[in-house]
Amino acid sequence: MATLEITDTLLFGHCAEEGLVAVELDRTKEGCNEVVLFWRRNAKTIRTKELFKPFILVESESRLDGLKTKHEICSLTGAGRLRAMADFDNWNDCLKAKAWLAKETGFTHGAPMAPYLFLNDPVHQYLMRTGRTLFKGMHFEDLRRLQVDIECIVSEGYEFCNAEREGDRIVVIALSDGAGWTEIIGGMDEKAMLERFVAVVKKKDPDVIEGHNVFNFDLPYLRKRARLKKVKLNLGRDGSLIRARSSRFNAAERTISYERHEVFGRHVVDTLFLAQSYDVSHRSLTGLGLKEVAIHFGLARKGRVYIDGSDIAKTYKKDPEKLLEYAEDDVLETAGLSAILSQSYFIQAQMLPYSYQNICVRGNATKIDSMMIRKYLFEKRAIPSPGIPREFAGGYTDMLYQGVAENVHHCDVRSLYPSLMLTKGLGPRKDELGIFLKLLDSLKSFRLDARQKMADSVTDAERTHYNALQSTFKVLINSFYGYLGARHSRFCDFAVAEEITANGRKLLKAMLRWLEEHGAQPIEMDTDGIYFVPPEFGTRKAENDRRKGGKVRRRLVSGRERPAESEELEKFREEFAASLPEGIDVEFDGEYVAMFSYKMKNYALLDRNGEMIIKGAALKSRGLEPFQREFLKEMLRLILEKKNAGITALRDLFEKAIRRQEWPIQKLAKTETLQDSPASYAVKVSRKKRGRNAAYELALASGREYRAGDQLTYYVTGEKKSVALYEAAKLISDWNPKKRDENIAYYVAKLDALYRKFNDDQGDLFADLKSS
DNA sequence: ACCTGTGGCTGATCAC
DNA sequence: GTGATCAGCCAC
Repeated sequence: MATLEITDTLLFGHCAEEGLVAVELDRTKEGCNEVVLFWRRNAKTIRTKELFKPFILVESESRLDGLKTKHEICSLTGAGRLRAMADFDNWNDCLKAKAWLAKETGFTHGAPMAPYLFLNDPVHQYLMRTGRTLFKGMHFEDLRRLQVDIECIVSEGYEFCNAEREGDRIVVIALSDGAGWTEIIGGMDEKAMLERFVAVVKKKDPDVIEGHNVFNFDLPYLRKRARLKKVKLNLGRDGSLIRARSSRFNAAERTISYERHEVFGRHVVDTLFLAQSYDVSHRSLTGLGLKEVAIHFGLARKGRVYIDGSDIAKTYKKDPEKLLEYAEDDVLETAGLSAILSQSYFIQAQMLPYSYQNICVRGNATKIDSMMIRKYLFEKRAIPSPGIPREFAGGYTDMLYQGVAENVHHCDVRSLYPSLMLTKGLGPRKDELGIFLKLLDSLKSFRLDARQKMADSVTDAERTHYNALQSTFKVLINSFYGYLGARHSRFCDFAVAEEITANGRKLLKAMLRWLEEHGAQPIEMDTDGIYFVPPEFGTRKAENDRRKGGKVRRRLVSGRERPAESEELEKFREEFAASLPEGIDVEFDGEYVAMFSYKMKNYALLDRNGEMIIKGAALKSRGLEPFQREFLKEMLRLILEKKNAGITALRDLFEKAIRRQEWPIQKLAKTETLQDSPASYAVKVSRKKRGRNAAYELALASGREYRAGDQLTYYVTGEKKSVALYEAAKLISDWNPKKRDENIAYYVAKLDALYRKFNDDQGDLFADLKSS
């Protein structure tokens, strides 16, 4: 199987040397003037050392006048704000200079308008300047991976694990290598288990340590128990201890506080983060727990579906063997999950000047930034500052018809923003080398190539490889527009970002007009795609309409398709495609038996196989209780299948279940993610910066440490249907099935409100055209 | 210390 | 009660 063509230095860096698996700053040396490089050679890991020259970019050579720390300065050409680069002998000197600059200029190094640029990560600096990247010439299988999963028991009478508590302990440490090997450490003294764990890590010598929620659970727990049992977790390739520090991970609107763990010479990857990132683009996961994600990817093994802390203790007491099996299932699922989700990051690591661990937690705009800066520094060119951020208009969204329509087609513009950028030459004006669009163009060609190779693939392994390649490129390609509008991108350009969206809006409106003028009825559109009912082909009325070229108001609920239609439909599509500008490709990527258009960005589709697709926060948000989601789903199906009469019966069925308390509480419970830490919530509430919220109040009252990104599941108690949630909410873990106390009136009222939202007094479901 | 963007819908709280 | 505001989630 072919690996990447690495001749494109813009994408892969200017050094083609193969087999690098890790880079670390050597902190044992005085001043830290060397890096340690780990290489894969003939299936062995070897290490080399190199001198390391860190740098800081500044406005001008005179900016460092007065700095006592030894440095060499050279100028960079071009109009960018940072026109000089200072080299230092070692990392400590570089840190001193950074501190001096912060004091002198009054800007911390992260500030966008700071008159200097210091890259905080020595490995990033090293890779940036040398043009090296990790994993070149390697296959994913060449990477040595080790999955970890631990099981703990909770002391009697407690709900949650607490590594500091005497009665709590680790009972299983499950390990696997993703290639069939496993070792399940259990059935022995905890200290012996921890020692065995360290020994296995040394023996297997992995490049990557993986696990689901390892950062916030397994690794902190292991560290605490190791400290208690006086075992050294010296997992580093130089024998150093695993280290931790607080950090944050972002995936779209989600921010997760976590304990970042570092192991010298290795990478630590949390599949929970990979799942979070996956969910941002796919929105298809029911939850983010290992089991739920494993089920989604068809990896779930026999094991349990769910056990909480006290169940583990019980299982352990009754049947310790069972727990070993559970743990093995978990670690194997983690291995499978990682094999699916981390391929793309492996490929990115071959391109970008970041450690693999960082590739897995960094955002896409930052990654594009690193490619831009790498090339500019290589060409000894000045680097611009981001400039003052401003808002700009985005995509065009509208809904022209509310209600049920039949025979709905979808079209969308293939890669709308990237296409506009390339065809109209819309790149950042600060980019004097013009590499932004070149990068985009290269990525596009690489992707087309990978897609072709995927289509030509003979084996599954080949197909998987090329699919990973093409999807990686796709993700990066789609980030280029976002990069332009991102406040922290060195080459951001809000005016150009605005021009791109303005062109997009214009194009979508032109498409809309064409569809209307040719007898189609547009229903809903968003940024780059339109749902519409095609014209009724073959009828005299449609012919007339088309000849007149005028607007047609037609019945959306039409008769069956005629066989002769396909030819006309084909012609219609060709003419539509031909009406678009050069370089803009329209794709007809969906035909549906019925569509229920509810509100902008909110609709349901029914395809020929009876499959339903639901979109929109109003129809499928995780913020809704499961029973509401279920009711919506079943109601939407009735609506799409024109069985509206059944909705009232459905409502009654649900109401009965609530009143008779037939469901497990999970169905009524709501899961919320804390975006903030409970402490900072409390501060905001006390300063009246925000109102009270049930999830945070429960977090504060629980006595357990919660942090931003943690989820809580709660239900509502009480008698009256209107209650203050922040007072009436109760954690699901406190639910007692023998003494049910859910607020029946509240839940019935919720169901009723939902029912009425879609069924007005007349009982017709938005059957009229909303506007034209 | 970390960070791609805009647009839209909804429920909960709170001031009026 | 009503409107404003915010947080959370989602589409693209």
